[in-house]
Amino acid sequence: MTIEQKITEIVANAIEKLYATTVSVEQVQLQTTKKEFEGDITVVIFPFVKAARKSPEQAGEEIGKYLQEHEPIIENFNVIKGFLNLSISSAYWLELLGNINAEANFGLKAASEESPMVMIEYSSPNTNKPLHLGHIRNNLLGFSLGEIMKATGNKVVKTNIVNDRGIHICKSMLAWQKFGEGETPESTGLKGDHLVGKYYVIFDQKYKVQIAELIAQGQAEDAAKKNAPLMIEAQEMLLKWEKNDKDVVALWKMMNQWVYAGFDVTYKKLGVDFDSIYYESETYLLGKKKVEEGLEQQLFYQRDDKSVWADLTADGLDEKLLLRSDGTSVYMTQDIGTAQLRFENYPIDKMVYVVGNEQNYHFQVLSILLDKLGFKWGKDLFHFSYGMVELPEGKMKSREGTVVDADDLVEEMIATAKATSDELGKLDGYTEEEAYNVSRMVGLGALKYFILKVDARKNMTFNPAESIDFNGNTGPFIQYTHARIKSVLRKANDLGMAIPTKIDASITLNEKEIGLIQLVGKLPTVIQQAADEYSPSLIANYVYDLVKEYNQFYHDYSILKEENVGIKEMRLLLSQNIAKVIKTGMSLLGVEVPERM
RNA sequence: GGUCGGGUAGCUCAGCUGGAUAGAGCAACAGCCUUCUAAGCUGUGGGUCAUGGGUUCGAAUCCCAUCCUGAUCACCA
Repeated sequence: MTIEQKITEIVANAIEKLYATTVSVEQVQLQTTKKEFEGDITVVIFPFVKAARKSPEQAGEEIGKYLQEHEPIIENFNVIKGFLNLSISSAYWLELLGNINAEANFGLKAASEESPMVMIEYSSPNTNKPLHLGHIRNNLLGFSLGEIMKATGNKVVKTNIVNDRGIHICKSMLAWQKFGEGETPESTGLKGDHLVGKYYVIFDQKYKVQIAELIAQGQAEDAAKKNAPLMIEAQEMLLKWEKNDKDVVALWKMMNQWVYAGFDVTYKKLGVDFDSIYYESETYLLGKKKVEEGLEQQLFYQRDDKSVWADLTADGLDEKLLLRSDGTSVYMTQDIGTAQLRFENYPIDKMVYVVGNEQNYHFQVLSILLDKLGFKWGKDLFHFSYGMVELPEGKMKSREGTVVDADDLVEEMIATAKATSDELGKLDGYTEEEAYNVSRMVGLGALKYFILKVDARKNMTFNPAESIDFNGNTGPFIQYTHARIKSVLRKANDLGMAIPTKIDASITLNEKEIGLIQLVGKLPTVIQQAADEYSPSLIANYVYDLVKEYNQFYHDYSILKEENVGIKEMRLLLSQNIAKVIKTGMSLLGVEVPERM
């Protein structure tokens, strides 16, 4: 039982006894007592003044007095305005600390056979260019969400949908075929995704030249775009692909393999992974079939030009195209097919899509369409929508070359971490491999934490310079604190001190220690809340609070040099559990914490 | 124009199921290394919580209106 539950229970009980009324759990509002006041936990009295028929002050006094007399854990109290501040006995806090320590997986719930299954789709790359900063936010959010759902007792399937077909894929294929001169990742030393991305850019450059030529010959811009030979060739290639043309398909397979190999490297570096991967090339036909079935059932309608539409005006939305007049599928069609296949493959209870907020409308529509098609899970699919990542200079535009490449960024973060460490002499005496490993954890930790601490819904500004700042609310600051705690524990061990599992209840705790135990004890509540609200940032900011508190404590009080053995042991036990909570919290964000740094 | 987000310190962000004097970090300034890791700690200055109304014992938080800003409303994905 957490401290909040315990206090809620005894307060409710006290009020029922005193005022002969029933009290619901929601009525008992608790908060951590503000620093300026005496006490640990504060009860808001206002909700009870009616039942008490007394002033808030009087009621507070009465309740406080009752608690102090009847509940051994309440040592003292004071009332300020409508707030009853309770001081909890040290013995209770020490017991709580002992209980936390006894739980190896404190805060985490394991999934059981009956646990609901949550499928989380994230990443969703296109196979015509490498991953960029926006994908990084997506990947980190998706992975973290998966960890959080797991930690709250769900079975989690992480999935990816690879957008591997369409005209954009043909563009890079065509450019490679025409201008590539047989280049391969091996021959160039380029990562496969970067090589393919290079040809996507080349296509665009050559295409622009052709458009300019046609315009110079007197064509209108729109016409020029359609008539440029490269575009016509790309479309022909797409048609061939759809007809399963042997050569085109072979080229497509080869280039996609290059890209997948490149993506794998990036994913691995980022520390994200997937339990199952779906490809649009394998699901779009299924979606088409489903739409045709819907058409037969008159859920949709066909226009004169043979295109198929869903009329969603009854749902307050527009009409939505599902099949083009030439019978080919659109994005929505593919998502219907993918969803269906997934639900055939897994007993999914909840589907979560981690996709940027520019697709809010798409998922609103998808939900309704799936529902219309008779999939009962359609209605409760959850679109985890996140905002754009902008740079201090402004928006990222691939055409203007302001895109931050994911691989470059990761390398840059690690290199900066390395440089800073070297400058401070932090990694002296480490082997090269150890030093690199710490730099890797710190550089990635900086990046991941910086992105995950921000509320996902918001557009955010990613400032590379600031993100690598090792002060303040940053990953490295948290990692550093963890490493320092571990260092203290190692020294205690060297001194032959065993850290006890329980502390003698006669010890008196100071304010900071109580505050820390209270914070540590909140972990399970915070994780649950993060899961309920789909909010990794909640965890990030909680861990930061704890770390900040600990750092102050660390500077104000000695641990190893404390003379009172009982207090020293208690502080070691407390430190050990704080390290445990930091590690747990950070692992939910996919951030590693080094033992030393 | 319709729909959906966002607007809190110079900057980046917490706080939002209503609670005490709105919090951190960065930047600026002033201190603290013979001390368990100074990638740290302490202090100072910095706010009409976009604006106006409403709900009530109490509003950054809930409701309404307005303004600013972003996304979206494609036979693109």
